Order: sequence, then C-alpha cells, then structure tokens
Amino acid sequence: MLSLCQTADTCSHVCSRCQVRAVAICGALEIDELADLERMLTPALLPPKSVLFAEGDTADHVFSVTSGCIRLSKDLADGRRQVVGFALPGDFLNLSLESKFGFSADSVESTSLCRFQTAPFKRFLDRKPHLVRKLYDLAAHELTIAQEQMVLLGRRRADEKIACFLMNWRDRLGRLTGADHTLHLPMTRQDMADYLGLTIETVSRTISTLARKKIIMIVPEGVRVLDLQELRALAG
Amino acid sequence: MLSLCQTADTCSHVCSRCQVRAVAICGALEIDELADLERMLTPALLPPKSVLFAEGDTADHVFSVTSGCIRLSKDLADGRRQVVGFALPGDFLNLSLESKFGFSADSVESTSLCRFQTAPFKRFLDRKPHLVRKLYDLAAHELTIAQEQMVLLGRRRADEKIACFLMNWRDRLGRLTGADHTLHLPMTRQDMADYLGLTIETVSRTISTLARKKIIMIVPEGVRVLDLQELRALAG
DNA sequence: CGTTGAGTTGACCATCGTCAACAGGAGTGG
DNA sequence: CCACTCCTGTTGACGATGGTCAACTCAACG
Repeated sequence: MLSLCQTADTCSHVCSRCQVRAVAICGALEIDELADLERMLTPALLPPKSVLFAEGDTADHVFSVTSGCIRLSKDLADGRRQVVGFALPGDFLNLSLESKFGFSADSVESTSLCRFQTAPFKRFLDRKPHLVRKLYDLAAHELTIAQEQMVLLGRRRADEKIACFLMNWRDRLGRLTGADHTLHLPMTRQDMADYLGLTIETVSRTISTLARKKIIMIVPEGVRVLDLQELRALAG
Repeated sequence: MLSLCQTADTCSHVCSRCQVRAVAICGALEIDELADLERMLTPALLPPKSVLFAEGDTADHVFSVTSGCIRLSKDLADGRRQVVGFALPGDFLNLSLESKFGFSADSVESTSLCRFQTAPFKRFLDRKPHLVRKLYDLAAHELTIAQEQMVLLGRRRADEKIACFLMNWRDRLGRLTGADHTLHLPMTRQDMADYLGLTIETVSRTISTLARKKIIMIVPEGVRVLDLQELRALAG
C-alpha cells in the first residue's frame, strides 16, 4: 500500500538547504539541531493518486510535506467521504501523535515528504521544547482553520463554499509561490465536493456559473480569477 | 460585557482541591507548580446566557472551565451562526493564544472559570515545557474532534446529526459525572441547530421523530435515552 | 479506434429551510 | 391572583437548494 521511492538520486534531502524549511516545523530548529533531525528522516516520493496511509492504520510515522499535495479524508461506512484538508509543502501530517491515524492520506499529485518514525520523533520532542511549542502553535492554528471550515460546511451556500475555497486556496498558494491570478487546482471535482460537503455535479455547476458570470475562467490546470472583488464578496 | 462575580465567598478556588484538575490542563502540574499557577489565577463566575468574550476581541485572557457550559460560536455578517463547540468542565478556552479571539464565548448556564492573563500565562509556559506538551496534546485532540465534526456537518443527514450529537454529549457527560441514560441538555434547540448546521425547526422535528420511535424520550431537562443500540446505529 | 475516467449539463426529486400558527411556562405588573 | 408579554419549543404547509440519475463530451491512453 505504501509505495515510496527512496533512492538517493530522486529523493536526496539536505535540511539546511530545504526550500520549505521556513514554513515547516523545522523552522523552529537551529542548524545544528537540524542535523539531528536529518539523521532520523527518510525522504519519500509518492506517485500521483497513491495511498500514504489509511484511517485506522497504526500511526508509526509522522510526515512533513516538501512538495506536491496530499488529500486528507475520513469515510463513513456507506461510502460517503469527507475531505478534512489538503496538505501542501510545509504541512505536517499526524499532529495528534496518537497510535492510529485519524484520517486517510492520499497523494493528489506527485508528492515528496520527510518521513519520521513516531517513537524516535517523540523522544526528539522530549529534548526540544521549542519544537513542541512550534507543534502546539501549528495544532492551534489548524484548529482555527478547522473552525472556519465548520462555518463553511454548516452555514454557507454552494456558491459561497466554492468562492471561499478558491480564495483560501489562492492565499495558500500565494504564501508558497507568490500571488497569481491563475490557480492551479490539482485535485478532482470529486475531491472539492467532498471537501465542501457538496456533490460533484453541484461543484461543476457552481464553477460553470461563476465562469458564466466572468468571475473566474476555467483553464486546463484550474481556474483563473477574473474578478477578485466579486469572488471575495461571495466568500464573505 | 464581561460580568464576572469575583467575591471570595462565591468563587474561592484552591487548585489542589479542584474537582476538575484531573481532566484540565492543571493535571500536567505537580502540587508545588500548582501554587504558582494559582497565584496567576482569578476565579470567575458567569451568570447564565451572558457574554464571556466576542470574536475579534483582544484576547488578553485564557480560561479553564470548572463548572457549567460555554457555547463557542462564529457569526457571518448576515446573522447566520455556527456553534463550533461547547466547553464543559476541564475544557480550556483560547488554545490558539493569538492576539484576538477566533470565536465568541457565551455561557449556556451558570458557569465558573479560572481566568489567567495571557501574557503571564505565556511566560509561565516558557518555564513549564510539560504544560506546553499538555496543551499540545489538548490542541491535537480538539483538532481530531473538529475533523469528526466536519464529517458530521458535510456528510450526515439531520437524523444522523442529532443521533451523533446525543451520543457524543452522552460520552462527555459520562466522563465527567458517570454514565446515565438521562442526558441533561442545557443549551437551546437553536444552539443545537447552529452546532449541527440545521434549523431549529429541523432539530425539533427530528427529536420529536426519535421520541415517536421510542429511541429517546423528551424530559424537561433534556432527553432520556431509551434505545441506546438504535441511537448508536443512527450515529454510525 | 475503442476504452476509461473526469467533467458538464439537463430533468426530476427529496431533504431540509422558510414562513406561519400555536402551546406552554416564566416572569412582570396591575 | 390574573392578564399580559416574552421566550422556547412544536407542528404544519409550502418551496428552494442541492442531490440523484442519466446522457453526453472530451482528453488520455493503449
């Protein structure tokens, strides 16, 4: 189930030269501490649309995403699915450090990660209180985002949900790669639907309507934002 | 806006004899450390249906609930409301430690809290890494609960939402006061609706239907669970 | 050139929201 | 003590938002 490329040439990783260090948990560590972390780390490359782990699996690893995109989801017994988040470069997976994963993680596109065994990582935490503090801030921030997502899921209409999602995605990509009116949307319509509590048809229709109103334009890789004011107004 | 009783006779508090220490953050501290915490603490008593703080207010305090129930909610500009949680004894408010509150907090019933100024509390954290670790575990656990709430809000039907809510509430009360088939529901139907992404009418109708099916019985203080198996099945 | 999977669009329908009326209890004041 | 209001909760009638089912396009791929 876990199909990881671990050859040196495709996955070599030097923490001190890592592109995402500033936004990842490693940003809390000094250069000499990074070396300790690097010794515990296995770089991993995940092909598109493949399983990283499934909800309920023994959580013997934690991960830090360095490139690509991971879909985090929870499933009901009858097949209904809720996507609880998309992990982008700098994001940490398995913050809860519990014995089993609370959600499934699948790559949306080709993704590279730093992989740590949970037990040594926990021991490392015991020696690095500032890293615990960083993880705490990260968890608290994720909680704030989760609460905003609850508002979206519980109280917003389909068009507002789509607008919110596009604005949030734009902000996240902007922080990583700089602002751009063309949004790369690597996930499928189904993924978006499962993230927003909608069906694929409603997502498709709503995006088409936004395009008909010249608020966005559908392009092969995603969408282009034409009227940011209007999109922001819809997102509220 | 903040109407707190702080007289010694009604609000006296001795951490070492606190009923909720085991379930609250203070459980991470030794007896001698508790004394330091106690020096920073202002006990507070909040009457029913009163404001503790509002979303966007300067977050100059953090709180630990010792009795009662607090509703945590976020509002949209047009009045739509999402309740993001109910805080019970042992729960901590303002985990994020950010400069502004991310949600509003109002008492559902008469509630007592321990109140700490944010700045000294943060300095205390710098000296108590095991307390940071406790807060981290707490935040990570809240995040897991938030993800389950996303599934509920995005993918469950009204009857499943009500059943889930009742089962979760039962578990929480059970952990605090021991299992009981009679659930005290201190919040209004509107609060439940805003928590579950429904309207008050749908909540009322759904509860009535569950009662008509003899799965629950509506009693003055809340509901009595008659058929736990069936309720659990609905909650999935 | 057939197959597969993602996406789009239309027709229809169900769940849940909206609007309205009403019941019952708590509090208030004459 | 009783009328009155207010608030919460319940129930019914109706309607809209978004779900379901189905057909179709298009690009990728063997």
